[in-house]
Amino acid sequence: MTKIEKSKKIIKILNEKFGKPHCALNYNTDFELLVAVILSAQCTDVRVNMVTEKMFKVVNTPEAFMEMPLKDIETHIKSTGFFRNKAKNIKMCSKELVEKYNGEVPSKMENLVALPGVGRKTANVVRGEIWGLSDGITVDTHVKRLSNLIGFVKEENVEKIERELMEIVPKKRWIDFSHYLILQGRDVCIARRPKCSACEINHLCNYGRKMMRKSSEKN
DNA sequence: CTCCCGATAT
DNA sequence: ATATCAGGAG
Repeated sequence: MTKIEKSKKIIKILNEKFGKPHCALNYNTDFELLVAVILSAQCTDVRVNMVTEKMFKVVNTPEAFMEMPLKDIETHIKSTGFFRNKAKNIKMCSKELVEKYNGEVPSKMENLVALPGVGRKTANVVRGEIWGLSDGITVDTHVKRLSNLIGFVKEENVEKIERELMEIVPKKRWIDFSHYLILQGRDVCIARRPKCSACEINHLCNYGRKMMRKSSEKN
């Protein structure tokens, strides 16, 4: 079976399991989503939602964030980790949005990744979630891990992984594909201990097949 | 490549 | 104690 066929089968199975996926980060505006995704670096979505729920009641516009003392932003977001970098990035990012984009979140990839604290992963999430756009595939820690375990790639560099996946996954499914691997990664294929025996796609996964053979040999 | 970094599960 | 969490910048 080719990797392309395999990706289609996996998408079909996970589509039946998860349905039409949506972003797990809570937000009410484009700008709130951008801030939430910046905060989600090396942090669970659950934690980000706890922080943003309180913070967005106080500040939720680029105009407000650019005027807010750095210390106050830090206090709000401290529990998400990397809080000094993130606070600085959110403040500078807000300033650029106001000065260059009339306070709006730009939709062009090149404009998004030029913003402080915004890389390809964040840009892909925002573009896919808000406008349904996909120049690329969101490669976060889960997509990276599962793509290697399944056997789509043998690679640690996220930009190389993204380019290779773009050759394997049908373009119309790029957005859903990332959501599905992320959901499966949180729920079943957990980094610490993947639950291969409970995995719906273990027969399509190199690591899963290996684990299932091992467990059947013991019986 | 290193640094940033708190909360949680194991 | 240690690995991990929707990464990005220098």
